[in-house]
Amino acid sequence: MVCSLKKTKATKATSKRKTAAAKVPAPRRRRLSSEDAREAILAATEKRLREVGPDALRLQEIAHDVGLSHPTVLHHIGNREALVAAVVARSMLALETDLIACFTQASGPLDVASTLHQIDDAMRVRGHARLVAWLALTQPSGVAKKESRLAELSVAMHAVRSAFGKEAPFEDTAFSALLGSVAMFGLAILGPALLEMLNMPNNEETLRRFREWFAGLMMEHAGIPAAARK
Amino acid sequence: MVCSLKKTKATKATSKRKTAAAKVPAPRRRRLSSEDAREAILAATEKRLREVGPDALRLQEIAHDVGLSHPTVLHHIGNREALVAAVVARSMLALETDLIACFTQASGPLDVASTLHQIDDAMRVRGHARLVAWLALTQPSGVAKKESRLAELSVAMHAVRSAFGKEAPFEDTAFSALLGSVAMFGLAILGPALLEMLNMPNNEETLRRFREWFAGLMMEHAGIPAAARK
DNA sequence: AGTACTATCTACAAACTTGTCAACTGGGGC
DNA sequence: GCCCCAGTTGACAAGTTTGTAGATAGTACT
Repeated sequence: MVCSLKKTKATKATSKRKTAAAKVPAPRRRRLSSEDAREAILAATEKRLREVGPDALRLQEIAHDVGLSHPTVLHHIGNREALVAAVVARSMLALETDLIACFTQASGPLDVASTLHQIDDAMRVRGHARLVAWLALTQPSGVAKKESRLAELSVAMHAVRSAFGKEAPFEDTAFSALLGSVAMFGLAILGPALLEMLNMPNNEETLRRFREWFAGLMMEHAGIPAAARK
Repeated sequence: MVCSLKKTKATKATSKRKTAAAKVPAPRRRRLSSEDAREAILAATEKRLREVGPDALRLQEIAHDVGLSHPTVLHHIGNREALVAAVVARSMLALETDLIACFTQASGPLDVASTLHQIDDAMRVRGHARLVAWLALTQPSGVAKKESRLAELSVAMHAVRSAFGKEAPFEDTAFSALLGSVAMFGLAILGPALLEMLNMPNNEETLRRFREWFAGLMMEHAGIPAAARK
């Protein structure tokens, strides 16, 4: 902007006048600790990353969100690339933590509907799915995590269904886990739009009923009797 | 190619020499019809749109793909915004055409597995899912199409299952259509990464078996006897 | 051949973005 | 109260990208 130059000159003139005419409390520059500043910058970047994606991230806008100038952001983070990398790592960690919480907060391994509700809240409402989508689109190799808990989750699922339901090959359980994953992800990204296209009421109630229907479908396929479901 | 600059300079030198010494045939500038140029530009843009998304589209790169200079692109399209809008409209049309073809090319309404294979080819292999994902992320309101054929598809599905399977409320069929949509979309975007995370072989064979498993799950739930399936 | 039309190009302009730098300043330590 | 470290900032630099303008050159038509 052209006005930045004028503003600069005006500010300088003001500070000179202040010294002379004793007026205008100094610009009062806020000073954060290095950790606080870094944390605030990462948080603001994470929010924008979910909204506009990595390509449209602008240092000036992030700095404005935090209440700093963009050179300060660079001072704390290094460069743009490092900022994106740090935020992506941070977000993926938050995603994994939240997803693990989804499974521990249900009333039990048979409470599939409740687990799906939790997952939906994390993925769609809190925006984790958008982050995953941005990542999958911009850096396809950066999504697959070797140390993922998904594998052990499928093993646990198989143990539960072996105890309560019919016997089935492990691949059947793994495919169920895969279906649940892609469905909840797709639902978070396209759910509302697809409800519109299906001429169904586009509201939380419909989404909730779908999740319960989906949970029932999975339990039915696993052969877990309705009496055992929570 | 990087040589565009050098090529330019060389061309100029040649033309100067030509004026001074001999009338060597000029650089021979290719000249497309307005429609051909526009078509080539839109096609190249569509390809890049699927790969890098709307934010990372660069007029210079598109022009290079077509073999033109970027001002020529602007001459034919107007401005960047109009280019993106035109390509998005064009791509959505192609998406709808391809998806309709998926249902007509199966051997019948009960050939769910074959239909899923076709959808997977369109969404994942040919990249339609990436386009939808880019659109959902960058312009959330631009995905829902009122005149979508998805609604009538769900009606047709319900008619088929009523004829061959158990009786069920229409919402059950609509939810099945929704599940199929979000699952195939999610599979196209996250499928390979999720296979890695599940410690499953990340190849076409596994994906094909998953689609057949999924088709079986849907048929089973619809109560269509295995004997009637194709 | 000559002419009109326009697709195409080179060169340039304007705006935006990232990154650097020297100077300013707030706050803790003496 | 004074000093020093480090957080902060305005100004600037370099690169990129979109868009404009004038010139050039194919192509169709007479």
